[in-house]
Amino acid sequence: MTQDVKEIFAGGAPPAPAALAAKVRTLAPSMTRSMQRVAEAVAGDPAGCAALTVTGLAELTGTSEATVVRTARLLGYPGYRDLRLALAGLAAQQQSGRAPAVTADIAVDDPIADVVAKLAYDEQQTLADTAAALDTAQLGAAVAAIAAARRVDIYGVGASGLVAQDLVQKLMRIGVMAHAHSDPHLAVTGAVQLRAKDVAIAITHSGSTGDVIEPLRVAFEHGATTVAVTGRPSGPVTQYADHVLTTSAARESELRPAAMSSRTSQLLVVDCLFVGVAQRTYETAAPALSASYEALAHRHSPRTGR
Amino acid sequence: MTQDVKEIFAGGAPPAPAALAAKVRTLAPSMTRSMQRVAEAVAGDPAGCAALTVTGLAELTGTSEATVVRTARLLGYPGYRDLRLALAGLAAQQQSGRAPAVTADIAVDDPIADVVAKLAYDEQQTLADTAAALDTAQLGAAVAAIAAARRVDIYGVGASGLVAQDLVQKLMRIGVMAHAHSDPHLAVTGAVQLRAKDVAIAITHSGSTGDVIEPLRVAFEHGATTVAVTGRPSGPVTQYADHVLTTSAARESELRPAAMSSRTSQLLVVDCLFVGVAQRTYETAAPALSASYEALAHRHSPRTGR
DNA sequence: CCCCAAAGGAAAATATCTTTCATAATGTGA
DNA sequence: TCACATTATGAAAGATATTTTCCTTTGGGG
Repeated sequence: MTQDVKEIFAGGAPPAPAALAAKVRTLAPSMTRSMQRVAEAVAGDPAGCAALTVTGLAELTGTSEATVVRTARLLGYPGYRDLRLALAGLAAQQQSGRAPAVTADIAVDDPIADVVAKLAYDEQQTLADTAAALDTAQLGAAVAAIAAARRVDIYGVGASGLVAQDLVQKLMRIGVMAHAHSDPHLAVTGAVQLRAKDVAIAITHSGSTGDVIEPLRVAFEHGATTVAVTGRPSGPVTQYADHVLTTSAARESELRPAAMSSRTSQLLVVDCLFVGVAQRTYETAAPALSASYEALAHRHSPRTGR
Repeated sequence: MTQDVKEIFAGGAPPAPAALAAKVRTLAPSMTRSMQRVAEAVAGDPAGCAALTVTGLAELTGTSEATVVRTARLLGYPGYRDLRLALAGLAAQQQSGRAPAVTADIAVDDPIADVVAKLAYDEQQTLADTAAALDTAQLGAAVAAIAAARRVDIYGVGASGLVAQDLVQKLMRIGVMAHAHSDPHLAVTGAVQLRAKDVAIAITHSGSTGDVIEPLRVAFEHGATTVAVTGRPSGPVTQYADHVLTTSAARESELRPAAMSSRTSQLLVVDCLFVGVAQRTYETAAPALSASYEALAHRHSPRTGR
């Protein structure tokens, strides 16, 4: 027990219990081929892998012990031994629990009802993965920075641009000066004016969208606190990010574009940021919140009561 | 290998999964004092012991490694390693049995980790509700109309405006001429030009947003097929809607504004529309889809392969 | 009081995990 | 296209953990 406590406090990142499949999905893109093979085996058959030794798993996946250990590390465990323990736990859980739901891909001839069910399931999965993989320390730091900020600039293009706007809408409502930029030139122009105590947030699934990285770099170099919301924690964008918030994306396919689950994931992160900031600035945020709450309630349901 | 052989000769008993506590009680009488201490520790705190190494457990119980191994054997495992694995499984089971407890409302002083869990849970709930309540007949009709449309106009303001834009981004990608309007005047101007075979979609959670209803009315009166995506299927907006798609919203509160879950719900509906249309227009949509899929894949992960 | 047998532990032997380092594969820029 | 830089990978050395061996201790009978 003592060890547990010490480890948690010392390591900072406690190893995941059942959020393993989530981590695999989240981190798979940033893995090398060999490591992906290992991760796949592990996610596919936790019980089977738990019975294997490093050497066994290495042979099974056609890799080396070193690669297995590297994969375990990437998944957040100190080494293979601990991954194996988590695997045993996972196996026990899913044996006692229910069978994993069907996760078939969406086909061209799926009836519409199936499409609804599959999309809903996928997005739920994405949410669970994101929540499990989100680093609350980083999130807390980002929240603190935003709450104390004089001004917040947010960069995002394409689908991420909409997420950026969503965050702006929310922050504005609680009195935080936030601006969304989708035009890279204007974004850089704005970034130049940022200083310490200002915050810049880049939202990019790929982590390598130049139009978004550039303004973040400028903001970073001007001393602003920078935050990256990305699905690739090892991507270029994190180079200029003080705090990295990792979004996860379920596997994608032709009829299920990446934009879909990455958007869901990004929105959850953004919501967390918002609620976090609202908590921190509750004194000032509360009036604004209830005001819009009241306004909406009054406008939308004048007679149905609640 | 040596282990296997011995195991087989020893009795062939497969290691116990969760019936560990029972085994301890059963076998305790036939144990020596030191072994009882070990068994006790193991049964008392599976999670804690799973984190310990043989040496650790030996020290904790004031015994030696050899005794720990002997105890493990007596409990039916080939060695301590396997006992430890079973322990990890047991711990995971116990933990998963514990209540989720995330159904509570978000409080001002909730730690950030709780916020994440609660938000994720809520949004998952919203998705499930929406999927369950969605009328697939209406959805199918809306999809058919969009797939056959010459042009699609989408109205939404505030948070719903972002959802409208999201749908536009997606539809554009598969070659559907879609436009989002957040300016009510321009929306009406555009609506005037719509005729039969065109589609107008209004997105409003409240179902009573005048700025969105007005253009939908105009479109309706000009003979366009009209769709309403709303959380109030009895609200004013449905008056002018040929097809109504109902979104659901989980309960809201001060720190959890309605915009959050309604947005999640709306996005799911919008995703379903998109996938439905993509299916129907697969011949023309497929090239566009794979093109953007490829483009993204190439641009974002030049080396991670598949 | 001495001897025996069971219990328990120290340390050697073995298996397992981790790290290091050299090599191969891959992308990059001229 | 080729040389170069970078990264990924596996073989083997090194470190830990587990198991076994064997010896010491303890607690009763003769």
